[in-house]
Amino acid sequence: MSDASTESAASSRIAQALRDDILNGSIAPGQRLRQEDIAERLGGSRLPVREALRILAAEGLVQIEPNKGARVPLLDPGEVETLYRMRERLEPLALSESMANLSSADLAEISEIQRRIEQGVDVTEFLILDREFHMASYTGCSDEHLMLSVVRLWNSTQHYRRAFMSLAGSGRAQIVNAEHRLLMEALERRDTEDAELYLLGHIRRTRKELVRHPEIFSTGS
Amino acid sequence: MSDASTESAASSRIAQALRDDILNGSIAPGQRLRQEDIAERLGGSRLPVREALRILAAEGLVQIEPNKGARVPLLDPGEVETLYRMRERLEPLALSESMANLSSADLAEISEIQRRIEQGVDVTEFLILDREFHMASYTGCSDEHLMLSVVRLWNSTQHYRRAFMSLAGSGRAQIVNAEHRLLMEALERRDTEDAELYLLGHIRRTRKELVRHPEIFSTGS
DNA sequence: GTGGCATGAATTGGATCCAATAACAACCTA
DNA sequence: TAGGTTGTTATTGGATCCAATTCATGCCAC
Repeated sequence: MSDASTESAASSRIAQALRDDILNGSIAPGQRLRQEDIAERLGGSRLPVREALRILAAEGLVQIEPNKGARVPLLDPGEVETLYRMRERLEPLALSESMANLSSADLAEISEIQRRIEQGVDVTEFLILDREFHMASYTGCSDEHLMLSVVRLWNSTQHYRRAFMSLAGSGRAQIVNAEHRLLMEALERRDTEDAELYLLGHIRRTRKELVRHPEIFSTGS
Repeated sequence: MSDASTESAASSRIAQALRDDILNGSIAPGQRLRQEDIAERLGGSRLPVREALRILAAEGLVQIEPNKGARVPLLDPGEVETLYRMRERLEPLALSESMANLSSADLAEISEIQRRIEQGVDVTEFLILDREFHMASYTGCSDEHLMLSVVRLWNSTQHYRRAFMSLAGSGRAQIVNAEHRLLMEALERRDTEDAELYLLGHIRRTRKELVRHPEIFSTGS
């Protein structure tokens, strides 16, 4: 997670704090981010806050409008669907680039994460572990550009994934576990082709479920 | 080009000037960008320069290191190859999203651009027109995230495309023209499947040619 | 002569102050 | 009473100044 954008101190620290707040839902889509408030809340002046907002804008976590400030993007169903279609194309590539470099320790790590998911977890925990599961499978992909794009896609869709999980509950847990297990098994067989296919199916099915629940996109505020 | 990152004035203006300089090769990969120099050269203080550098960093045109400043990324062959693999996956998606919204006027525009390419142009002109050709084919894609990613990929690889064209000369022009014509014909037939396939082949062939010329990546300075 | 260390200059990061733009509200007019 | 207009306030954008970090140069010791 600590990529090249690890700034010296204030900018990076503020960006990280805001990133956490946005990803865990403390700051909802559509909500405005006033520079002075953030500066006061997290310490420092408005300048590093501005830099932090730029960093987050680059990650797709906020959008900056000329003289109107920054706000967390509020996406419509079509945008989220396209983001998922992008995931369907890019993540199998990341997985294929990762495959050759995955050590048995990495595979064990992935397996351990999946074990914890199957132990039964609440929504918040599932979101964290599911993300860890997939990111762990991309550990072997050393390309920064590709991984940055993948992280961007996860960041931009995080809120809608949580909204979906919150209403769908754990009913879909069995399907996800089955897909994860198929993916893991392909990874252990070192079968890139199968792994890509399972991953594609996993993301595509999620996309189709998401677009069937437009109520996720109604502004909760 | 005037996307949501159209800042009020100084930041946007400086970013645009730097973007042009980087894309047309005036600023080479590896070259360092000192804030004070830019501020002095383009007018304004160092602050909007810092913002501009953040904007460009988001587009992949510069990379910012903590206390060392900004520089134009110097990519190795492996990175460029991965960027092209990303293009192979994302641009057919952009094309498919665009297809349904392409008007006959758009098709005429594309055809006109290709006509100018075939009239015979120098390397600089070809790079501009080739980019216009592909971007015109994505006109119907209204998704900002997807198009931003596509533009990022083009930006990041622009220098190496120019380096390749400069040494390969116009010998490959016939192949490119044939590929472009096949793509255009598929677009006119409204055949998304064929169009995606031709585009994939076009990008993939270019990637393979690029990686066969490692001399492109030797630091020219 | 070479390696390490310290001191200097150069450059980036941050804070405060001022200007410009936009949102908001109250008021006036039709 | 409704709509437009104008004035005020709040928030963002930009400039200047100061601190911290880094890089380079030169010196000294071995």
